[in-house]
Amino acid sequence: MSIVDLKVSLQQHLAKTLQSLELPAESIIIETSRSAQFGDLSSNVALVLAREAGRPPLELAEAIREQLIVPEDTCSAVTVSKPGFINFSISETYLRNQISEILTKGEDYGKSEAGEGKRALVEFVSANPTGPLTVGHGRQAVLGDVVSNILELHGYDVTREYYFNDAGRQMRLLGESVRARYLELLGEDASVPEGGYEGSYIRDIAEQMVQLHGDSLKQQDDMTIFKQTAEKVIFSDIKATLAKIGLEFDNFMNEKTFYEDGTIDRVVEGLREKGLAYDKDGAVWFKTTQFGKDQDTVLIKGTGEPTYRLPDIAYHTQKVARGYDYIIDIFGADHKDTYPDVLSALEVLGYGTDHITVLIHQFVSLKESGQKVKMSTRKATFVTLEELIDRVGADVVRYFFIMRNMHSHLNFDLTLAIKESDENPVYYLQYAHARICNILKHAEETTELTIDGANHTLLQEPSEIALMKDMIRFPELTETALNTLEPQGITTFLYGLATLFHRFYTECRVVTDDEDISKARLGLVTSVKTVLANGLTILGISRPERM
RNA sequence: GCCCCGGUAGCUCAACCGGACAGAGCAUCGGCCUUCUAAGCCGAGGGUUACAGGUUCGAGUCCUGUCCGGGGUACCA
Repeated sequence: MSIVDLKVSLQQHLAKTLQSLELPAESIIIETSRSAQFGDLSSNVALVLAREAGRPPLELAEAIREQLIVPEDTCSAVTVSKPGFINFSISETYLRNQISEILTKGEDYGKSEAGEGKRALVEFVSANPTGPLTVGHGRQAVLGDVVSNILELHGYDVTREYYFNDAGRQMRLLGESVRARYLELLGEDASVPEGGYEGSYIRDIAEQMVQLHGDSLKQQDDMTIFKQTAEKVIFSDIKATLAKIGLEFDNFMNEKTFYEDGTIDRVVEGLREKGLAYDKDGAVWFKTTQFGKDQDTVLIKGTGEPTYRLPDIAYHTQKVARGYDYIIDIFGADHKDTYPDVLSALEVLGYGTDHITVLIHQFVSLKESGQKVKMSTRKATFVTLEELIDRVGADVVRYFFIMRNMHSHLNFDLTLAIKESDENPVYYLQYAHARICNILKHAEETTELTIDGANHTLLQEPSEIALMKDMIRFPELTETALNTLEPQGITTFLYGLATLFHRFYTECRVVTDDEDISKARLGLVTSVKTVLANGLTILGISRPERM
């Protein structure tokens, strides 16, 4: 029985007791105790129900405790404390069984079948191919990948999807910028257009084109070749960067598809039929005021060119039509105001949106030596993700981005990140894993000991008990991660587990002359290694066997 | 102006549907390597959780207002 099941079981026992006391048994909360003096698990039911019961919380808690029957193989003691908490102590039998359970399950420990047979789509990064990925994109890349890992852990069949737009104004500007550099290289008088792209990579692309085509494109006024070459080069660069942090997309969806297959037209027609799209001032508008917005929104500009919102809607109708059980969109804070329009349109057009979850993360603000830098792809004032990975390594980058809450702004000081990469917390986790591997190696090389038939009752030291009590929380954390889609809890947990391991390591020697204790500790240490490894796998961070 | 997210130790961040004394790392100071890895361990100092009210047994967490930072409010993406 995992800790999750144990809590459910305690809830049920509490519910029975409450019923016998003629009290409502809904919403009973069992939480992990903050401090050992309050047992391992605790419930606040008595505090919550005191008013209704017309009795002081402490007295009610005591009454509940007297009536409560808990299975002895899981709970060794039930106590009542201060304001009226009911505290449960986990039995040693239960802890011991958990070690065996972890060892048996191995890499399956922490998994569930919540998403078995279900398909999920996670859309993220989705940066247009106008320049290299920046540190800002890195946050979303890592977040999306870890969210996908969490879904996979619970049995979902996950598709990682990258959506890009190569038909709009930005891509046209990109083409023009490349053409300008191309002409420049040929000694012509040309300059990057207003609002165009100024990064040095544009010149690199232009150089490639000179090598490939010579001056044969000099008279070329059609931007297509410049645009297409730029897109190709930049995309291969983007994919290479993503590969460096261990991220591979299953699908790249192109906006163009939705023009070609008529989805765009169908969306506009559909909205017109519902009376939610209309013509004004030469443009086509979406009546977003119907959904509580201050203003209506333009779908197709006077120039005949759609705004990005229209293909976005079209893309999402197609996403829903593909029949996924769970759709997750990950956007930066700049989309906060636009995705509700997409969802409104979907509903109007008869597509369900209940299975769509939108995760919005705040931006990364970049600092260099304490100075704030405004990131802009166009102005080329950005630090590329690739540069960062090359400087500090993929594991540090991944950890750096997921140890923070996605709703908080992330202050990223590049100078500091490079300087501090040597003491990055990720090494602390990996070091715990490597240390365990080393112990196991040592045991294998110098003894005949195995973990078979180990007697885990011998694990009595406080640092051993603390370690066991902490590691068994893992399944609960992976479950929470699935519900919240926030990877951070796993990061925090792993850090705490590593701390308890390091403490254990300094206090207890694993391989000693006492074979029984050695076997028991080898079992303990192996189970800790399993939990650390499983957690790091979710985060996409490597699990070094030596450091 | 209006809408959304945030404000926690000097710095970067935690804190499980509201719970018990707000925790780590870095930085500062002091200890610990003849024994499986010192990328480690132990200890000290450091806080009116931006501010003011409110809700209740209990608020960093929920509500209202103010201040500060970021984002949105484009026929830009």
